[in-house]
Amino acid sequence: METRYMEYANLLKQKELKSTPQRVAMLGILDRKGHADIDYIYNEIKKDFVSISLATVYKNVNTMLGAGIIQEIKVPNQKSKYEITKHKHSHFVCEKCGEVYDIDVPKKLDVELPEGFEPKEASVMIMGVCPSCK
Amino acid sequence: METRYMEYANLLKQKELKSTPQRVAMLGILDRKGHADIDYIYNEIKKDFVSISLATVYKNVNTMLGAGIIQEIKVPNQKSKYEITKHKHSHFVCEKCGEVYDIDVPKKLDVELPEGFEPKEASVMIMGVCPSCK
DNA sequence: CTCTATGCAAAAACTTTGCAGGGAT
DNA sequence: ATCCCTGCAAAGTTTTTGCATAGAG
Repeated sequence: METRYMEYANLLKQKELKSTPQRVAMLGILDRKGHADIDYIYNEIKKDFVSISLATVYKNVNTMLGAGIIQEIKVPNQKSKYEITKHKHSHFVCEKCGEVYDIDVPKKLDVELPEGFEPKEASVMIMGVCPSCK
Repeated sequence: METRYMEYANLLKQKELKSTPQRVAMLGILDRKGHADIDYIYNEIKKDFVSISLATVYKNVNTMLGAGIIQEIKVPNQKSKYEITKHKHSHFVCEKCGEVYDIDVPKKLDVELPEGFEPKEASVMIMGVCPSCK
């Protein structure tokens, strides 16, 4: 849909990055899939950009990571996945199919840190079995 | 110390793995350092086993991971680190120096999962600044 | 028009594999 | 004696880089 296209374009421009069709397509793929690894993005985008280079996908992932437009999720037993940066949330990872699901962080988790540790960010990851795999 | 050496040897035997000097040394390095990546292990162990192969380090890491003797910690912005498997705990990662610290999980964190999701394991990672970097 | 992004190819970085000899049980 | 482990070299994977051309602002 056109609206979405504009959203991605503006998102890029806000971060002082050029809005290219390839980047917009990558964001579209991430938005639709939720969480995707490099190979997924590459295979999807090839459907529309037949001659796109894997190097371009890597470069854009790194560029958009640097700009904070997307984020990396390091998942146990699989390659890193990427998602569009959104409000703070946690992840549920299915240990059967590898799918990643967003879950809401319930509340500030009260962790007792030793003296001198200054927390900035907390992330919770829950491993388990998802509905489709049960 | 001999005691430690025996511990590692027994640990390996319990898991039906052969106790070799290289493996024992790797466990010693992990025990002393707490959390180390492949390169750290390799560089440390080379001090005692001058001709050890990087391939052996990889093989042993994978073997001991498979046996559950050690665990992989996927850290943001750096290579995976490994630690000897111990009681359940969480990690604090310093975003300045990259050091990983063990912290105690305070209590069962009550996360509300949607219908059909079956949680098995939860892990908490806190990013921030450690005492030495402040 | 200027400067960044793309595509391609090559290089670098990282990890695994195959095999012969050595070592643990 | 058997079978696993080690070290070496080679192969496989994954990611980055350099450069010429194309494209965005």
